[in-house]
Amino acid sequence: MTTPKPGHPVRGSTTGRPIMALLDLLGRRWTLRVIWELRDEALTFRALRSRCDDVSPTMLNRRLAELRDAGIVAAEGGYALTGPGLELLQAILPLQRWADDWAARRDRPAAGSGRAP
Amino acid sequence: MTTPKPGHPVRGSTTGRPIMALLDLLGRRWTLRVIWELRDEALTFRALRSRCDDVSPTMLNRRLAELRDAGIVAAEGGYALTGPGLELLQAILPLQRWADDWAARRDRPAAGSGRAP
DNA sequence: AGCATATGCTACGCTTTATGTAGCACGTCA
DNA sequence: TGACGTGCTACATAAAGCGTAGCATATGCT
Repeated sequence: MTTPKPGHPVRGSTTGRPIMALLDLLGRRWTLRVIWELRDEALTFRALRSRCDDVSPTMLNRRLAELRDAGIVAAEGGYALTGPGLELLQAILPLQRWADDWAARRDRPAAGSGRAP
Repeated sequence: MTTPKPGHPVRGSTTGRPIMALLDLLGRRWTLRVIWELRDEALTFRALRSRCDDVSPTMLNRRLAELRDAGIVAAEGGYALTGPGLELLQAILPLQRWADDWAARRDRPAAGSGRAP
């Protein structure tokens, strides 16, 4: 499969709008996870694989190729986020907070954040 | 397929950590896109479908079920983001800016943000 | 009433994507 | 030499996604 690129049609959008290319890229399995696992250190292929619950090397390699292609990840003595990759990470980090709130909300529901009936 | 939930094992992680459930949920095709398309107005099923480049109704319905299940989307006279859904959107909105920078970077590469050769 | 149109949604057959296991070629260090 | 770790690929199987068709209900019009 091809790596989504801004300025080109992608799966689900022919406009070439950059955001569509990005949503296509991030909406692939393991992509978000890989970025997440690289959040605070470079990892070798196998270390990364084990952090990602032993994803098949086929997939990991494909995702890494896409992420390198997009300039999000670099492979210089292990895999690490690039400058732009770190910027992208900034948008992903708050998800942890949201997820924790999500879990709390499920434990004691209907507590303010839900919609009124 | 089942909707990922915090506190339960999900695809690619058995720990039940909320962030893993969220990354599983968002890493499915069309999920990010649906949230994105609902960013500033409620849409009917068919309107949403047409915004998503005529995604198959099978998929849209499945994703909507997952998003409703997760409390991100509500279906009251069309589909719309809930309170938590809007909070989640806040993490996704900056992606547009990132994507635009991405596109600009590709137009004139090696301009500071790339890695040095 | 009769008819057109719009809605949300499901069935079903086919294609694309992901998974799991095995293993290769290379490098390092004893 | 041989035991290990590395990044990566092949290939068969399973899962997810896709496209088209169409149903049941609701609303509005004449």
